[in-house]
Amino acid sequence: MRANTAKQAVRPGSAQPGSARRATLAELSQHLGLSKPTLSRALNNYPDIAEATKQRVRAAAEALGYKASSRARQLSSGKAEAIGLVTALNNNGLRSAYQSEFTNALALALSRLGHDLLLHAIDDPAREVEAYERLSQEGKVDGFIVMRTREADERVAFLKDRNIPFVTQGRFDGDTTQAWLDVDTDDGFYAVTKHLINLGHKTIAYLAGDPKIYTSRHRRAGINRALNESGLSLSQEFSGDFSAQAGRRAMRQAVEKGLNFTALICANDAMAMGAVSAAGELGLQVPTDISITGYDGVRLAEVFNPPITTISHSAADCGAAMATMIVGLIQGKVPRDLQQLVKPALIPRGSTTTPKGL
Amino acid sequence: MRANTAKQAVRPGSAQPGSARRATLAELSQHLGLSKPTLSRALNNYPDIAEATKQRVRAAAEALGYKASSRARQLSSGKAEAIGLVTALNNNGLRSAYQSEFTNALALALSRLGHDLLLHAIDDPAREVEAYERLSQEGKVDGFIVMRTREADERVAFLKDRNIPFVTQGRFDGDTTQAWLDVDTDDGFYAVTKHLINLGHKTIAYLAGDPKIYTSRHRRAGINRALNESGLSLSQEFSGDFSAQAGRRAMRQAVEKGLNFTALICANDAMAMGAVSAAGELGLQVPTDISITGYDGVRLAEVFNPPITTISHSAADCGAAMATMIVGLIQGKVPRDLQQLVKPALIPRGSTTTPKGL
DNA sequence: CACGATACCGAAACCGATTTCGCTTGACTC
DNA sequence: GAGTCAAGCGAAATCGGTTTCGGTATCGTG
Repeated sequence: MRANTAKQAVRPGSAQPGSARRATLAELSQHLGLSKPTLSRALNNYPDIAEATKQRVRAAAEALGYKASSRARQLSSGKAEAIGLVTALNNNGLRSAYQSEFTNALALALSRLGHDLLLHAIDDPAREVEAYERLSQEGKVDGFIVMRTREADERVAFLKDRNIPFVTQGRFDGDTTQAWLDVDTDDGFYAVTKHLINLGHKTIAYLAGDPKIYTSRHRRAGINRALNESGLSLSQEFSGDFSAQAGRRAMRQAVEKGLNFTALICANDAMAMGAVSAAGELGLQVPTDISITGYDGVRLAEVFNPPITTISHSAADCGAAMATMIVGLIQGKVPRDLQQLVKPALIPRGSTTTPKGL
Repeated sequence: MRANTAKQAVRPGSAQPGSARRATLAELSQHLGLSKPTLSRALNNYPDIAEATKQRVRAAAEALGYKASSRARQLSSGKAEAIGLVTALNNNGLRSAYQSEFTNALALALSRLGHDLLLHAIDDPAREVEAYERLSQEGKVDGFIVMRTREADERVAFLKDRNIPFVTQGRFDGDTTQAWLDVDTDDGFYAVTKHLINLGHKTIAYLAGDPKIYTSRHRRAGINRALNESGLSLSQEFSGDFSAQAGRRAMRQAVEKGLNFTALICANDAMAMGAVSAAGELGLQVPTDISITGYDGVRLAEVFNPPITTISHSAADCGAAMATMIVGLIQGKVPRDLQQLVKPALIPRGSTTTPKGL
C-alpha cells in the first residue's frame, strides 16, 4: 500500500476544481462515529459536550472542509440570519454617497454578528410596503433597517402591526419601546446657525428640504433656536427636494428677487453645492458675497470649490450601531441603547466667512 | 351559532398582529384535500396539473395568505436564490456614489429575476477571497458579481477554480467563455482627448489612477490614439489613486514645476474635482487658464463649480445588464451577450474651453 | 449496595418545501 | 373488451441541519 497523498484523499468529492460538493453533517458523522446532534452541538459549542469531543469534531470538520449549510440551518432554526434593507431608487446621486457608506458599514457590522444584509431595491415608491411584506412573509429576513422615516410612515405601521423587528433611522418622540437611531439634527443646525451669527451675519436665509422627512422640523427648530437667542429671524425661506438642482433654483430665485441676505443655510450638502455653483454663475463670490452651508458631510463637499462648511456625522458609526441594535432585537435581548441620538459636528470650511460689510 | 367573521376565521394563527405564523404547504394541503406535491407543482405552474386545479390552488393560497417559505425552497432546491456582492470598505466617498447607483440597479433587476442581492462588506482587503469562500461554501449565494477586476485577480482565480458562477465588471481579453461587462474606456478617453484637441489644446497632461486597475491601460490607450492621430504626445503624466486628494496633489505638483500644459485629463471625476478645487486655490481659473476633464459621470460633477466635462455611462444599465447575465449563468442558459462592452458618452461641460492663446 | 445526580451522547422528529417514482383513471385504439 | 397511453395526482424520500426527549455510563453519597 502506497503512502496515500493525504490531503487530497481526505476530502473525497472536492479534489478537482468544479465539484464543489461540500461535506455534510451526515458524512462527518459517519467519519467520526458520532451522531449528528452531537456534532451540531459540538460545533455550536454547547456546554453538554465534552471538551475533548469538541476538539476532535472541530479538527475533523476543519480537515474535511466542512461548513454548515446556512440554508439547512436557516430552515431548521427558523431564522433567516439576514436583515433587509429596502431602498427606493432615487435620482439623487449625492445622497447615495452617504447611503453607500452607511450600507457598507451596516453590512460589515452585520456580518460580524453572523447576519447578512439583503439589499432590496424598488422603483415604484408606492409599492414599498409590498416589498417589506414579501421579504418577511417568505422568511428571507429576520428584521429590517428602515431609513429616513417619514411622518405617518406606512412602513413603520406595517412592521409594527406584524411585530417584525426593525430599527429606524429617524426618531419616534412618543414611543419609548421603538428602536431607533437618529442624528441630532436640531443640534447640528443650531451649531451652524450659531457659527454664521458669530461670523457676524444678521440676514440669514434657509433652503429647506422635503418637509415630509421627519427631520425637517428639527432643522428648522435648531435654526430658530439659534436665531432667537440673538433676536434674529429668518430673512427668507426656500423649499427644495435635497437635490443639487434645487440649490441652483433657490439661488437664482434669491438673486432675481434681489438678494436680501448674506448667508444661506441649506438643508443638505447637495443643495449647498448646487447653490454655490449657481452663485458663481450669477456673479456672486462665495464666501465673500454670500456664505453658504450644507449638512451631511458628503466627502465631495470637502473638495468642492470652495469647500463647503457643513455639519457631519459618521455614516459608518451609524451603520454599525444600527446593526448591533437590530441583531439585539432579533435575539430577544432588548438593547439598553434602544434609542440613540448621534451628535453631529460642525465642520467650518471655505464656504463661510464674515459678511461683506464687516 | 353566530355568523363567523369570515376573513379572520379563515386564517387561524394570524388574526392578532404579532403572531406572524404563516400557512404552510401542509396546511394548505389539508385545507384543499390535495397533496403537497400537487400544490407545489400547481403553484409553480407545472404542465401536468389540471388548469382547474391550479386555479383552485392559487385561489386558496391567496385566501390563506400562503407564501412559500424561501428557506425551505432553498434547501430542497439546492439554490440560494441570491447573488453575492462583496465590497471592500473604501474611503473614497465619491466613487461610492457610482457604486450605490449600480448596486441599487443590480438589486432591482435581480429581484425581478427572483434573486436577492446579498451585500457583504469587508474591511481587510487581504481577506477578500475568504469572504467569497465563506459565502459560497455556506451556500448563501449562487453566484457573484465581481467589481473592478484587477490584473491577476485572485477573486477571479478562486471563483474559476471552484466553478462558481460570476460576472465581472472588467473585461478578459483572452477568455471568451468568461462573462463580463465592461465600459469601453478606451473609446471614452479617445473621445475626451479628441474633444480637447478639437478645442485647440496641444499640451495635454494626464492624471492616471491606480495602474493595477484593469482599465488603466485602456484609458491611456484611448488618449494615445487620439494624440497620435494629431501628431501629439502627452505633455506630462501624474499618478493618483482615484481620490479627490490625489487630484489636488497633482495640481499642486504641476504648478510648482511650472505649468506646462493647458489641459488635464483626469482618470475619474473625483480627481478632476480635486484638481479643479486646487486650481482655484492656486489662482488658476478653470477653464480659461486650464481645462480639466473627468470620467465617470458622477452626478456631482454636474453641479460642480464649474461643472466638469466628463465621460459617462449609465451605472443603472450596467447593473441591470449584469443581473441578467449572472442569473442566466446560474440557470445554465449561457446568455449570448456573455461579454458586453458599454460605450460611454462624452459630456462636454464648463470645465473645458479653448486654451488661452487662441 | 442501591439510588439519585451529573455528564455525554444518540434516536427520531422536525423545519417546509421539492423531487422521484409510481399509481389511478379515463379515453382511445384495434 | 383487452391493451395502450396520457393526464393528473399522491406516497415517500430528500435537502442538511437543529431540537426534543431520553438513554447510558460514571460518580458520589448515605
